[in-house]
Amino acid sequence: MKETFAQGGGGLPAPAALAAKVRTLAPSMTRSMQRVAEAVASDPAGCAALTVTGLAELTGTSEATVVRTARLLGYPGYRDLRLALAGLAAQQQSGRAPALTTDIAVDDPIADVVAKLAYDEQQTLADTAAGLDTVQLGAAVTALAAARRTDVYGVGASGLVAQDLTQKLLRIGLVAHAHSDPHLAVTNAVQLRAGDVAIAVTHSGSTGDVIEPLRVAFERGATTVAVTGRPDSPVTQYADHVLTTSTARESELRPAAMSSRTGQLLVVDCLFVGVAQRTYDKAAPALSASYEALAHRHGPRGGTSR
Amino acid sequence: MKETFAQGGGGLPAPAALAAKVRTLAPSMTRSMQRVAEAVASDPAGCAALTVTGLAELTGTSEATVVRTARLLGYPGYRDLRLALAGLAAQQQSGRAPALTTDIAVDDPIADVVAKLAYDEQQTLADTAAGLDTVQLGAAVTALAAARRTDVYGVGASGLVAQDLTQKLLRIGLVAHAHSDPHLAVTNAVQLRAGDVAIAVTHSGSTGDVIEPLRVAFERGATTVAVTGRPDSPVTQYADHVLTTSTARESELRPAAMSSRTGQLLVVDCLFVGVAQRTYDKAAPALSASYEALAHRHGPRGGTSR
DNA sequence: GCCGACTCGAAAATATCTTTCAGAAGTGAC
DNA sequence: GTCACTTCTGAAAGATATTTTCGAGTCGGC
Repeated sequence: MKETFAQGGGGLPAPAALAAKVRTLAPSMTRSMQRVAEAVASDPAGCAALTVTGLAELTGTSEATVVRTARLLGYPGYRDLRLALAGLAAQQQSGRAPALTTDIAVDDPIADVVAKLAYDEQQTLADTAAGLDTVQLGAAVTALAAARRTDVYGVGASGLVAQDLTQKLLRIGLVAHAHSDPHLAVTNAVQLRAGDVAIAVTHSGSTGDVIEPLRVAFERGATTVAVTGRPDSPVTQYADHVLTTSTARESELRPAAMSSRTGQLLVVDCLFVGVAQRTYDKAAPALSASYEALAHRHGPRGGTSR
Repeated sequence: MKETFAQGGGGLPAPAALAAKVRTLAPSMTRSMQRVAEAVASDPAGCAALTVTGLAELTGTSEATVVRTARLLGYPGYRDLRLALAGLAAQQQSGRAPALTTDIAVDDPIADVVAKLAYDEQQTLADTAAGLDTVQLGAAVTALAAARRTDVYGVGASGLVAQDLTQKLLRIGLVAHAHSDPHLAVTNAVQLRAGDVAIAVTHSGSTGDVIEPLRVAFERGATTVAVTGRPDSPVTQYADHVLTTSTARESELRPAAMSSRTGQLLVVDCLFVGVAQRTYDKAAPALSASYEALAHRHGPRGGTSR
């Protein structure tokens, strides 16, 4: 058994250098071998899908010749050449990725839509993570962990983010409420006092329905946090801690509500994990408890399913 | 002789999607198969250099198990898995950073938490995008665009995703409802008929409260769609189209509910954009209309804030 | 025109992959 | 706890693919 991966002097053939090798060695090849080499160089992906016999037929040669060519290119046999070919194909494939920067067009095929959306959301995550002020985040976490109760405000798409945060906090035993009704939000905000936490989620930072309850909470002495894409927007006036989310560029087919959500959720997750860490002794049992409670609702079948 | 390279229908899994598939399918694998899958995922390059027998020995299993695993991952046999592995290895080699694969610990500083969470969610996005069946997605979009009405089911964290989708669809003039109350969901599902669409969102695919309404809708002749992380779970029995989301590995401080959400939302966004494309003439005015309507609610201050 | 070296492919030999089948291990019912 | 049942697993047989062997064909030199 060797199946070595020695890389010393002449070593194992480089994956990318294959095209070069073909050109270099072509002159010293016999006619049949050249045909094989050419096929391999011109369509790595296609050839990777072929067996020895297939490639032999394609090039009008024999299996023996294919193997000989593989040897000449520096591989122990055709099998290894084929693997290298697959690698090369994959590289070429992924190489032509950067067409993603374009905006989503009305006539984009569905596969492009998926790729572009995924790419954009990844970008948003990276940007948000990079731009997040960990000091502010830490302060917000500290406040949350110690809070008597927490209110979260958000309307529209941000309302769902608010609910997501609330669900999570409840899950680790905190007292949290999400409000998307502006009136109720204000009504409840009046109840807050020092030691409580109020969180406003709004992408624009200018959503009156969310600013108002935060203002009330702020004036009541609660610790206030704003999760917004605009660090200079009105909502920050009443926020003790501002957590900034980044946004991908928007467009007609990709409204702000869509791209902002991704960043907001990352922030929310960070808050959650941060709090869970600080209150680990309480959080850990609570987490497993809620997990177990749910297990019953998951189908008659056991965990592994079928 | 076929050795096909058809890519149309279910197609061969792309090398990039492999890591995603492993994570997605791992839970439904048997112990031995999981060992193989793990070996494959953790060292693609190394495994690509091994024969069936070699990999079987390495993982302490048999050749049969290795082949079975390859099949489960969507390849005709080990040979093809091996080729994909070689491709993946090449991509990793040339491509971007391997990663901070560590799990989140209780004593991680907050900055690490942010970085790890962001990385994991990016990973989930990439995996989901890579593993998403665009044919199924396209079919779902077509059904949605033509639907008389659409019902979306989801409870818990997935309920928020269901609401998110509903909000978006409403915004472009479709008739959509989200149901998180299981009773109401079933009650409403009875109203559905051919030409309507029912969508179930559930990570585990085993959530009875969500399966039940989908079953009813299915039996009523509606077009049914499942958004799930388990392509072999009970929910898919009643789904005309299955959209699979990938999940990052989970842990105590990062429950499944958290990581699944990211992938689900990507799928939802894709559905939305897809439908918006198909119904562009109606959707475009509806989008700007709802945008304008919102502008009024953005603070007493002008649109641009501050 | 004959010789020798080289090229090439058919078919045998080997390695690798796939399938089958029966025992092992786990699961649920009673 | 025990039994019946299903599911999982690996050994070995069977099928493919790859490598080697070997002799026929080709070309250039003398």
